[in-house]
Amino acid sequence: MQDVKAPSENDETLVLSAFLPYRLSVLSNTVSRAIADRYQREFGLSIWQWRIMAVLGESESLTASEVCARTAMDKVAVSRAVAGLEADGHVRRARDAEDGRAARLSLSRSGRKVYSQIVPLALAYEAQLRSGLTAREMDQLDRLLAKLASATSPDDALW
Amino acid sequence: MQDVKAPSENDETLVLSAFLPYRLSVLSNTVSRAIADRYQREFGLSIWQWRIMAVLGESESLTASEVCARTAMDKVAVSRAVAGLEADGHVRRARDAEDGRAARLSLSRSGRKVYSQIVPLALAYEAQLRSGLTAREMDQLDRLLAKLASATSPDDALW
DNA sequence: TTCATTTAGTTTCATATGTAACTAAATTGG
DNA sequence: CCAATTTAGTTACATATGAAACTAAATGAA
Repeated sequence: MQDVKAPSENDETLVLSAFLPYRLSVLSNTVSRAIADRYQREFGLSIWQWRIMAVLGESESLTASEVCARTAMDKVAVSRAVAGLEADGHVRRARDAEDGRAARLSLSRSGRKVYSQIVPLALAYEAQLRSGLTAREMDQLDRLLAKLASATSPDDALW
Repeated sequence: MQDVKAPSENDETLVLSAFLPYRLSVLSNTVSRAIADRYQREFGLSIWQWRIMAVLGESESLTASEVCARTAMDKVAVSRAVAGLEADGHVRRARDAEDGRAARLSLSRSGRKVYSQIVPLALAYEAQLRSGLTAREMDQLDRLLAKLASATSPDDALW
């Protein structure tokens, strides 16, 4: 009978390497870093700029607020990233006819071109990331992430 | 027969909200933010400081390099966070007898006290995060995260 | 109307972070 | 033993980020 140390924590101790928030953070940062480096190098885009292009690629046009809502970015980050995208000619800004404060943002021709180049890369990276998983595991992953997300979202003040 | 839109992307299109790197990033940031706010408010600790305390709590003492290896932080971040912890009296620094460049870091009495207060909070938060999951799902999650991590780690230059 | 409040988005400022340069000690080759 | 190189950790600088203040337009109440 051996006195084997448990591989993950029980209620008494905390092992950082097994701690879910830590593992999520390290994983997410590694992934984001890999993507950021490549998009920066090949397209001169930050992660934030790419996120915005991604949602603009899904719609005809969006206001900055709509971009905020769809990218989980705050309005300052959106403002800055859009300024860069506009300067690079990837995004056009048009005054909104109905609301003089808002701007309608859309991909320019050049933006669409970059977008169409990045999408396959992004999907390939995602595929590589999931490549060790069976179809079943991919479904599980999607479900589990959704559950975790819902465990954080509304009211994280209770603990 | 309906023409239902698929909930996640196929090989042609990219839907940001279903894109794994995006979902990981949003989830991880939400979690980290919640933790960071609380530890800052209640203990005056940054996430990085807390991470260091967490690994120091697991050992008698560590050098800064060892802390780097165990926290996935770079040496500059460790240096800065340790400076703060030392200033607050939570961490002691002792010259390493064998290597005059290295410092042996350990939790002070005050550091141990803070540590013992945080650990239950951290575990409670993790429990809340996992609360929607069955025991089986928790195991799956651990396995899936490990697989994803291994899909990123060594050679993310190939895609 | 007209004044007060809200909303969209930008700018400012203070802080955080990453990269590169640096200091000091240890190691290695001769 | 001594110079050259590597390693541990810190400092400096440039950039990124977040919070709060701000501008301008829209809404709402009187």
